[in-house]
Amino acid sequence: MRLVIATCSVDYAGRLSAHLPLATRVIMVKGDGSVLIHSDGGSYKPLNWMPPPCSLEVLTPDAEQVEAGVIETWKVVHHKTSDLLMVNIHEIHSDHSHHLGVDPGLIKDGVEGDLQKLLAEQIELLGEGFTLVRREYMTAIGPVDILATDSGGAHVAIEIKRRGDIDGVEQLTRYLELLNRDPHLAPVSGVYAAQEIKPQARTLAEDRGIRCLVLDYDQMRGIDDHHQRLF
Amino acid sequence: MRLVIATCSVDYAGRLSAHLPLATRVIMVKGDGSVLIHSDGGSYKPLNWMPPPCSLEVLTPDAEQVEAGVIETWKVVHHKTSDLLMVNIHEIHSDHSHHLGVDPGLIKDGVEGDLQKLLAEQIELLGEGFTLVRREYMTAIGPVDILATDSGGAHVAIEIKRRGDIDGVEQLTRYLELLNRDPHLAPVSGVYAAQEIKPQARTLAEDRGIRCLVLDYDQMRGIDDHHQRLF
DNA sequence: CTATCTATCTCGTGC
DNA sequence: GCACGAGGTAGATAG
Repeated sequence: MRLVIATCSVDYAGRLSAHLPLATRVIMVKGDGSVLIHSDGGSYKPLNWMPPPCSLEVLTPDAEQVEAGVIETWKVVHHKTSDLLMVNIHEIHSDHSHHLGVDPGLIKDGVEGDLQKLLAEQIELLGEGFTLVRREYMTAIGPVDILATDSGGAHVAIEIKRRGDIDGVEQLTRYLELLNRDPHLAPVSGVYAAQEIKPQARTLAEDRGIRCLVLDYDQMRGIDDHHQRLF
Repeated sequence: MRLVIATCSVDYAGRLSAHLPLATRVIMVKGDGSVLIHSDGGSYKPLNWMPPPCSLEVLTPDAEQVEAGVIETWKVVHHKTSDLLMVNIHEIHSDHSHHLGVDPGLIKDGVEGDLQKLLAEQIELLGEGFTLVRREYMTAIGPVDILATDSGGAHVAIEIKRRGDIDGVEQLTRYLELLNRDPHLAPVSGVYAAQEIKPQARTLAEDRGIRCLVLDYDQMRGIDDHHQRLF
């Protein structure tokens, strides 16, 4: 890992062309050769970058470039796509290298899969008498998150999202259409379950006779040691 | 902009929970308070991060944390969502700050809009006798990129993409269906124009009687000073 | 391997 | 302000 603070201009040519005018930025060169160029703002996306696998070559500037103030040019070429990143360096303010070692990686908790697992285990959250048929119930157009039966034995298809947007309602609608054509299953009703349901999505869902259910992930998970550790 | 090389563990609690075990990483603290935690691999996405607006507070570790080897804890809180990032620092290997100034920002070239503009100007690329009717021809389900007429005066709807994927064919098919219901326009044929057309998309398009046209952006733009500067 | 889907997506644009 | 769509999307997972 090499970190360089440099005044530079940058050109990228690949799936599109892009140019960064001369300014002072951070250049991060990772162990695998990948390069990120960050400014002092924005979110995590760099201004410009090159993903691995790629290689970096330092070029000596020609007379014209020297005239323009370039002291060296970094040519970064992607091995597969031949995308090209050219970093024209005018001044290096700082340059440090460090050995970091392999990272053990991120452990995530609370994504859609976790919600689905918990709701399958706690299917009674839907109401008394509900029974799980199965998770990931396969159909011709893809898997329904959860298929269950209500207290009367009628089938219920459940679509789960972390954030209940309008597209999830459309997805569930397509599943319901298909499932209701199956005489073994029909009639199948729908439940849209999410940690947060957008008003638009709720309106559309209820207009189509789909029940909305807001899930409390923390409550479903119970008291969480991991979360407590943070405070 | 502050760059720290540190051995640390990280916890994030917000839209999900995430944990990074103890390891040596780069911590980038930007001028707006945002924090990125990078390892020496992967692409441009950090392992963990906090976007602006947020603020960083340095906490003194309690006895238990000191026992575990923590020398300080950085608590980063997002101002709007209250998302929380806790960085437990065990050892700082390097710590440098630099003033970067405001970045002039990225100039892009070669996106779909540029392609559309060029093809409208060079409508003869479709064949002899083609005439532009208009760009962004509005329909009830959205704008058709380009509407033109062929040498016989029949209408042609053109969908433009940088990368010709299957969804673009679907989009054009919907437009064609709609346009062909309009007696003033029918019959309307379709052209799928892109810098690169995936075999699957080509097969589907041609099966539906949609002509495929591969565009050479560089040639359409003519000799390009900007591009030449790169080599 | 490819296809598909999620994402602490980010980022623009139009309303 | 929020909804919508594209992205040099990246990253994970299933077939």
